[in-house]
Amino acid sequence: MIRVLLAEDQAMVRGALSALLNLESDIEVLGSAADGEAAWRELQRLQPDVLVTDIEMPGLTGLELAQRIQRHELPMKVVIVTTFARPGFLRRALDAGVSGYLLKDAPAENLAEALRTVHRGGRAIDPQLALEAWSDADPLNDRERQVLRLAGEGQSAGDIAAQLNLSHGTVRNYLSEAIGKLGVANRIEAYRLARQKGWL
Amino acid sequence: MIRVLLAEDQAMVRGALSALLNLESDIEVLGSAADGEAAWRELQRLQPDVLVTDIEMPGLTGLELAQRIQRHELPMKVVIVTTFARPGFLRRALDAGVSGYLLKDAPAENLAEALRTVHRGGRAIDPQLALEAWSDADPLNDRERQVLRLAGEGQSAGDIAAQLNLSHGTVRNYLSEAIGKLGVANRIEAYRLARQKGWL
DNA sequence: CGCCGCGGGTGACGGCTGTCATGGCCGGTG
DNA sequence: CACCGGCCATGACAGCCGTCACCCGCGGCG
Repeated sequence: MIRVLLAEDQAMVRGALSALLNLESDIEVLGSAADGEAAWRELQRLQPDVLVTDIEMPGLTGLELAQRIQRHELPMKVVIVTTFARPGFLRRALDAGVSGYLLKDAPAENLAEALRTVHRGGRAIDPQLALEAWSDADPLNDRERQVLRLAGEGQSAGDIAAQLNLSHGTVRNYLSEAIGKLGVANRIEAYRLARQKGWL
Repeated sequence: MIRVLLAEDQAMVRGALSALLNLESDIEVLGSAADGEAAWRELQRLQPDVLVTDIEMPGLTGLELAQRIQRHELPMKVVIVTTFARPGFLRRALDAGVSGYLLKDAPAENLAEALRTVHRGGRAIDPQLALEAWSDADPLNDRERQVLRLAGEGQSAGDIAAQLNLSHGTVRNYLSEAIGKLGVANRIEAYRLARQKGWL
């Protein structure tokens, strides 16, 4: 029997996935959580074999949750189930020691199968995403990421400078470098590209 | 027996919702489709009582699908199930004659209950969203929407002008008006706000 | 008819952006 | 020690952005 905890913020999807997994005779859904912090509490209480988690959740993300499990050396596997086919996300997930990374685009049957594979000690990584993950690395450094994130919210160089205690010229230099590294024409495109790649 | 067709692009969610609905003894899932065009074909073949559809799908969106059903006066109810709590979306959905509009944030049990309500001839609209929908209307006109959409992709006034056969000054005027109407500081914030409200 | 409102355009102004060259200040490393 | 590379700053310049006042042409409408 594979004992599973489910973390997913959208209640309807959470309920539906739970129904789906409970159809399998060798899988038992112990419980579910609507955000990262709740999942962290439930996980210690229920001691599941496998945690199935989304990435984008309020408070603590699925990636941060996986990191925390790794740091505390808790004896359970983690499987990420997400909408986002972003190489950067998979990369961070693998760094956090997860055993599975599936896309919600994948057929529903894959999920139960992936849980069995992982429970046996194997890995279940979306194959085409695995290729991309190591192909192009994040070229941005911390400052560039930081500045780009704020620029993407519509803030001007001056606003950003004030927030980070930098000069407004320096902020523009960082933005210029990020734009150059990403090979795009302006901050908006740079933000979109970096976001899509999972680098923010 | 309520005969249902399911349209949802994410395979895993589609399978999970299908499993969820099939647990109900008075509901039968006739089939499912991964995009709007496929749903349109299946819907004519299977003649379901209710179509349950997502909004964001490749090709034809759920909103466009609902409009098409309305135009052809097909004898079926439509229930939208979506991630997006955007007043503008609900508004357009109601204009397209849908009977239900649920958020994926809502508890899973709501879905079956909503289907029963709708099948009985009632409406199932997310209550707090219904309030917002009529509170603030979209202040943008067609041109402003068009220009803002392109600006949000990182295109310059010149690029946009070329695409729409306008002068580059006119594009800037439209952007300026949109920024003013939305009460924000620049095109990036204008785009984000309009998008969040469901006006794009 | 005159008069509006609306879609589109022009030109000018100040401020912001993106680029580049240059320089100072560390903290390694040979 | 000298040297380099990362980090931060400055200043200059061209070009783009956001705003405003004003213009034209056209369809409706009293």
